[in-house]
Amino acid sequence: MRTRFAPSPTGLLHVGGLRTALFNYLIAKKTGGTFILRIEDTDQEREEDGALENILSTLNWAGISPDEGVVLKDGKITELGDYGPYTQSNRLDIYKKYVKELVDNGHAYLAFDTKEELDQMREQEQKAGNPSPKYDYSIRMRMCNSLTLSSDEVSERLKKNTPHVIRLKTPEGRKIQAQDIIRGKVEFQSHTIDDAVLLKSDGFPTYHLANVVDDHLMEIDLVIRGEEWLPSLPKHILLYEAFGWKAPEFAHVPLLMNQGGGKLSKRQGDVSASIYSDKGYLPGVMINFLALLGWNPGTTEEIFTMSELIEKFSLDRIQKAGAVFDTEKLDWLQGQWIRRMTVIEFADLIRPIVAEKYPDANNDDNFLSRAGLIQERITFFNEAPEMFSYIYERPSIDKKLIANKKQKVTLDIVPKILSVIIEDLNCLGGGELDWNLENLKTTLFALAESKGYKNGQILWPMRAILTGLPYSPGAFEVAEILGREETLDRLKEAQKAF
RNA sequence: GGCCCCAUCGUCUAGUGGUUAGGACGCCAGGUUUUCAUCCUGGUAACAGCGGUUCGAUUCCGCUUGGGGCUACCA
Repeated sequence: MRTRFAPSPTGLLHVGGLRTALFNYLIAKKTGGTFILRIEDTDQEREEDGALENILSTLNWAGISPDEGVVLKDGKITELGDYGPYTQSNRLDIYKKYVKELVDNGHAYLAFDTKEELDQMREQEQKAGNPSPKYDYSIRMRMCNSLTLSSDEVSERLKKNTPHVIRLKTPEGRKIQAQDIIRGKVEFQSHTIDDAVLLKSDGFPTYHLANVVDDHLMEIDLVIRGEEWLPSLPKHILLYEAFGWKAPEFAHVPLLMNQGGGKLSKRQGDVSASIYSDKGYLPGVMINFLALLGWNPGTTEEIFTMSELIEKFSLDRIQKAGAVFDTEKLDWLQGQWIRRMTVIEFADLIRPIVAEKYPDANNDDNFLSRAGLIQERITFFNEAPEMFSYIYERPSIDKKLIANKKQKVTLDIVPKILSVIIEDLNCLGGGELDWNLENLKTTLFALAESKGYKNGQILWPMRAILTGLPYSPGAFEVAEILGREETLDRLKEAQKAF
């Protein structure tokens, strides 16, 4: 199947847009087809600098690379494929040619009304009791267009370059039926549809025209787009009919919503997909999360890689109702993904981040085992440097931290505890017993038992002194990682402070 | 207002004409003989309402309510 994602470069790529792109991508890949990226830059006023770059780089980050259309190649924006150009502003002649065809065969007409005249008409209609005035079959006969003007008057105006638009001539009294893969049959009455502008006075097409012409010319089989397009579906159906073209299949996916309800919008949080890459979420996590918003595999499985999604995704398991974009589960997913990595993958990812703060990490031969200790403890990679702090830097002695009510550690017993710990640890690593996790455990548990301390009374202060952190891997792990000499040094140093 | 779409725990969702309405996130409690995290166990919590159809509806139909979208020479 040939599917497409067709964003407008009017801002940063929205998470909802990313999800739509994902669904299109998954279907293309599942069917061994082609995923196309087309740029719908037909609104010159709303276009924003950098938006196109953001769309492409975000898709690229997410692992959704277009097979055709506007693509990123060696960091440069270029076009690929035989159906180009894929940027609508470069297709203006095409739209003009096709819209002329519509005018010639009577499915469209020229309209010369000014903005003021349109406003005036709407106002008058409302006063007259028409609650929803639109440029429709009854009103168009009172307006200034090629249906009401004589052909001489029309050519006169054209000669004078009078600004005008081209409108679709919506047929009267028609029932317009369409099939939506997600919603089934949807039906509209033609009298509720106004004569949509197809070509604007600046010569640019509107979405309605450009979208239909391009989907046809680019041989798109299936259009997956947001539900906000459902109300304009009849216009598109009418256009396909007017051209005599076979319409593609449609799937209008439910919208992503704000926590408080309403279409997900900027005002209420982070809706730009690139914010999530900036925050350190893994691209796979974002994809996994977005796929599960409005779709489920029918099993209780929840962790999916892109290739698993390609295998399992199907349109018939997409929800009809909108889904609240609630990122609590996103954090959980990130944790799950981190825990499912191999230690090597994990270490490779965090090493550069840790090294930014602690350059020693770059030549740390034990980095892998050290990374392993925090793999289950972090959700975001930017938490890593702090968790490595005690390894590359000796922490200062923090008596407030060392004293711990719950562990029954009071400052007055710390010196005694320290001296017995040091005494016993001295016997490790030098002689027959190696300095390793197992022996550290045996020794320290035996110590607690023989001297009548609770485990926590030995281990809490030891860990607090060694790391200077409220939370960290356990005392044994830390002592093993630091090594005999460093561990004993730190403990002796602490002794002096008491 | 008009047109269109939708409706199961707080959130994401499974589900069937007869189920103790299932799972996940979150939250709470307990456990994993030191903290934190992980992990494990348990708990909390839902079929919007009203009418039909039916022996029986959360499920099918209708209405109401509620939510959402669209209603531009924006997409």
